[in-house]
Amino acid sequence: MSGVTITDVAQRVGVSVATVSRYLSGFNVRQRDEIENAIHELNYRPSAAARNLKSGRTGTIAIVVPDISNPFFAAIATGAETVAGEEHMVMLVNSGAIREREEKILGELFGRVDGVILSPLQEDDEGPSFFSKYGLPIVFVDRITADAEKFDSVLVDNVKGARLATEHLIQLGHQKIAMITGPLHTTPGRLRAEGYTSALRKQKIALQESYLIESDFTREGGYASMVKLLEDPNPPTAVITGNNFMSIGALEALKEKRVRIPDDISIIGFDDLDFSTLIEPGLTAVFRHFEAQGAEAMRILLARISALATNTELSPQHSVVDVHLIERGSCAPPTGLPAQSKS
Amino acid sequence: MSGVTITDVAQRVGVSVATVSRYLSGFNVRQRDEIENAIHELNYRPSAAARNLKSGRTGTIAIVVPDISNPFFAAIATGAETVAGEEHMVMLVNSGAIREREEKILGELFGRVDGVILSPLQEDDEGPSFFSKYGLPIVFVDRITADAEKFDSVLVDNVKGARLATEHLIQLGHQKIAMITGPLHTTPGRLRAEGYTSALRKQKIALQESYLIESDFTREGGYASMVKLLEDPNPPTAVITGNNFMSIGALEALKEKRVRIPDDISIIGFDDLDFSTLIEPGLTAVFRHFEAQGAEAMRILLARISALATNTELSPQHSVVDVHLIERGSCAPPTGLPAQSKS
DNA sequence: TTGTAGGCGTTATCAT
DNA sequence: ATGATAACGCCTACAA
Repeated sequence: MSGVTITDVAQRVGVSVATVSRYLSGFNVRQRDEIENAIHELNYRPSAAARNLKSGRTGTIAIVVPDISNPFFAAIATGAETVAGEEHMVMLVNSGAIREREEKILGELFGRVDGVILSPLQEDDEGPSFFSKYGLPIVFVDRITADAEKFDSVLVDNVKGARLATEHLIQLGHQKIAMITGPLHTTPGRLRAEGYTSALRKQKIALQESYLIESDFTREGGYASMVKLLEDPNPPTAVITGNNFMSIGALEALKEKRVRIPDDISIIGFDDLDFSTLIEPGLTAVFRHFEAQGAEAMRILLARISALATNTELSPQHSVVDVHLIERGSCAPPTGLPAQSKS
Repeated sequence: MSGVTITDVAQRVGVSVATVSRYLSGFNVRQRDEIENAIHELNYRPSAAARNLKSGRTGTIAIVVPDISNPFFAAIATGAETVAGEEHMVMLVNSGAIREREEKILGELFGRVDGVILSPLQEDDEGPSFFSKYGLPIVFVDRITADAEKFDSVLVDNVKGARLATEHLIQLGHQKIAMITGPLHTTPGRLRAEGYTSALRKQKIALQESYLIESDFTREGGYASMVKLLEDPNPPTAVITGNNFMSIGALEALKEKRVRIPDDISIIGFDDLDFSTLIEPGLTAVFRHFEAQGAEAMRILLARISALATNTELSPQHSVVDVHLIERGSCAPPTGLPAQSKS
């Protein structure tokens, strides 16, 4: 630390620390100019740590996400920032999809932030929600834990999104529809798979085991999954990818294998790609407003914080963000893959 | 806050706070089991604020960047994380390219972090570097301030990158080469323009004013700049875009105006796009290793922190990351734009 | 308006 | 091994 404290400033000017403190808080003080000078000359900066300790408030909100490099999570943060206002600084922390790290981070955050917006790594983990009992307001976003009904949350309508995609393909005439979803122990992984299977069921299309692939939300996972589907003895005529990264990976695989879109295979991505306009054909996608989700989470968190401060009762908020399908050029009626195009 | 403190735990067990504190620090204590139980039952969590205040250490590093949604800066953060180790939690804060926010953030960070990795908004601003005199170690990354020679920094070889791009185009036979760069008050904006002009100079190609466009590192800026170039009465046959977002915008403009790449115009991007493989033709680009830059910055910062702790002298480190050109399909010898293709 | 002093939750020093 | 206690830097009654 700097070493220079409020006491140094006070001594320099010849007043008490209280006076300096008052000046800092905007009160009217006789020697305000002298104090200001002293502060500049000494390079004095109030210690946030000491302030936090004294006030109990930190003016900071942390957003903890599994993958900081995913534009979706970055957008959550920027959305949250728009709502945070002057009172709160928001900082983004990466759990890197490692559970021990998430746990450690939450622990270290305690006493450092006024609240947390969290995208928990696993549904079957009480750690994060338990954490809120430690007195720290927490809002789940994009993902929840099993006991999340007792906590605030903002989810997207995953089931509807996957269903929209599936039904769109069915309406085009597809019967052999595959889905590359994320880990089933995550909320979006599970619910998107659910939307897919429920749509098939409703249309009386039997679910083929090999068409539902549980991957990992990464580009590499999307690539590998798509390769696997292409190698299927009875390959699908359409594929739904469970998130943006997996869409990219899947598209890479298709390009590499020279499978034409949508002639040979149709594809729909869950989540739009921000360069959709640059690829040919454009990717039909399930769209949700990223920033809106972050903004909503922050709104709920701030409400929760002030409820806590004023000791007001406030039942858990469960916000669900709507989705819709954006049609571009990546879907067409099925014509069948060139049989066994693999060597 | 939780309200439950170390005192509560101590009372519950019937020991002194000192004993509980010792247990927390890993010392051997007689009633360790009882203490552990009490901690669990009471949901006790040590307050980071109090610890910070007492120890002067926070175990936290902040990375402050102008645009959290730019994959480059996200990569800086993940790169830094790989080096941070167990001792330090890293958090990302978005200045949003707003100077007042950057200033406020730096102020609030004081006393909350052990060091800062910063991408400052403007070169002509002493605020950030001055900040380090407040006692907080700071490492500049990607951008520096005017007085930065006195501080640690990690830059990419911007001049070389822009020169490589320019020379590549010249070698292909281009004479009418344009550059869309970022704000000239930022380091990359300025130096990339410099590399471009110096390469032209060396090859005795006169710089045409209208070919050097100062834009703003955004997609919209890239788009608008490219449109402007296309509308030039004497349009360029090749364009270099100054960052990833502007590349996307420029490509959008070209696609929209049906200008063919590389037949009608050649284009090189500064910074690779992570979906380069998906667009046709692939974008020739100046490549630099994002994560390596973040990792290097963290390495230097940690060294600085420990030098400060041990009172060791350590002269400012200036690390420059190398770049190279990745050739894909977006460049070809000039054939001239279809004259005045604009309506 | 100003100063004094107690306390925020922890850790570290000193005895015991 | 344990307890009492003094800091850490700041804020805020309470007094003056």
